[in-house]
Amino acid sequence: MTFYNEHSKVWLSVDCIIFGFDEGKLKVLIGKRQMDPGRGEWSLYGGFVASDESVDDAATRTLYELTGLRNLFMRQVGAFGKVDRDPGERVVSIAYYALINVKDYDDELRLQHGVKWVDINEIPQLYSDHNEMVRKARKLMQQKLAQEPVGFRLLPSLFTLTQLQNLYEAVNGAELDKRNFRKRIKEMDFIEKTELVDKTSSKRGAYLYRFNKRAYNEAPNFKI
Amino acid sequence: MTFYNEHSKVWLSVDCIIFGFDEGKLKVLIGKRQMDPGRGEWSLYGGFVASDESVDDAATRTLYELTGLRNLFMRQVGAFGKVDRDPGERVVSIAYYALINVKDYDDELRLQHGVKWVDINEIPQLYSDHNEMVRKARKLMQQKLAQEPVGFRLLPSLFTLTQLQNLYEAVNGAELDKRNFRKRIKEMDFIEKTELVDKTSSKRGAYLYRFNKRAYNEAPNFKI
DNA sequence: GGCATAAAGTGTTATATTTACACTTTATGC
DNA sequence: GCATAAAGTGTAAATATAACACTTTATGCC
Repeated sequence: MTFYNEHSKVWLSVDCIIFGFDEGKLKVLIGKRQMDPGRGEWSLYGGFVASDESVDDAATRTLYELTGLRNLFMRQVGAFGKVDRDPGERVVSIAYYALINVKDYDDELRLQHGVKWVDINEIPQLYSDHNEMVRKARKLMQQKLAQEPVGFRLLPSLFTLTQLQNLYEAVNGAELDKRNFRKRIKEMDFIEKTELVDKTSSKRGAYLYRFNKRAYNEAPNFKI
Repeated sequence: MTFYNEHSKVWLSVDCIIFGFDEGKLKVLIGKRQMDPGRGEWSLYGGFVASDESVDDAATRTLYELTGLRNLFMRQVGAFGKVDRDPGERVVSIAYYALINVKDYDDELRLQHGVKWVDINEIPQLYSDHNEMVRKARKLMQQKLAQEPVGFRLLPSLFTLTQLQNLYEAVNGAELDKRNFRKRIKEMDFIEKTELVDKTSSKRGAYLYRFNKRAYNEAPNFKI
């Protein structure tokens, strides 16, 4: 078709900012590039968009390749399209962020891909514009976590209130008042107390809670 | 380079959601497509990304082509990448929204391009996924206007408080209390009252205000 | 056995913010 | 001079947010 052929085509890739929460810290998966250009540089994990898949599907596939996990919470960060952002060719990249429970990620698979969890506040210089992608992803993720109860995606399905509070503190980079925090949680009926107790982090033990998605859909009164 | 050539390339376009405020309504510029595929369908204005320009630059250029205006407030909405979104070829589009003062747009140029202002609440079915782009752009624009004083970009440089209130009412789709609104404005020192009076919409006349960007940068305490 | 430890759990008060609400002023046209 | 229509103005109630400290409990250790 002549109309299209007046213009030039580009390669399209996806890059994933994968957030996890571990040891009270918000973390991101990065690895060293195993190919040129940029071999050996720290980088996000990514891949190319194929001709028979949507950009969203390419991101979902890439996430699955890396983590072996499906149905992750994933959102687009945006397109990164500077002419020289890729040192080799013209490649425009669409960044996505995802939230995963660190414990769900098989360590062997992680090592196979040569990626590791790095504290969001200690990210080294990354390949190309990946630091910019991380910054934007972090901002969007913070906004999202303040608006919708997706923080649970970063925790095991059963969690203590202290864990939940630590998560929000790590994400927002600010401490929260324990009593005010728990008051809020009590108002949200979709955060259900179980009879189960976690004793790994205290002698006394702490009740485990779970997020009830159905209850949330009926009364989505979320506010942290 | 072999590495890249294992993958396929795509055409990349930009599409613009251009917001204006007129007659108390929030509006968007749309036109009928003058080329195939989709000739005659209502559509956003767009263009292809060239090999020597960034995606952002392509959007800026496209906006300029259409409006003749530079230095518009513009933000990326995101990438739209379904496989069949373009009926002709594989084209991935990056959407951008922009805010313009309707009065700044030369009517002759507008007619040359065959575009018109349509109430955001009365947008017809658009070509491809353009309705989805408009929805997402609107949401992002609402969020942005609630966080930063960019609403002024939709107004003349001198405006009355009634105009400003009407703008925020149109954007949020909700009425505001006049006294509470004006109380807020008074707290924001970067919204400056002038001695000029507008008498086009009342016999009594209303004082004209202006946005002082410098003052805002010194004390950015914006909150609507 | 009891005591030191360390995290879990629990309410109240002060402060700040938000919302609700109605009349007066003013220039113009008739 | 009076009817009109938009501009302009303050206070009080209600709600939301922020600040704050002690008790409970299971364990490990002496």
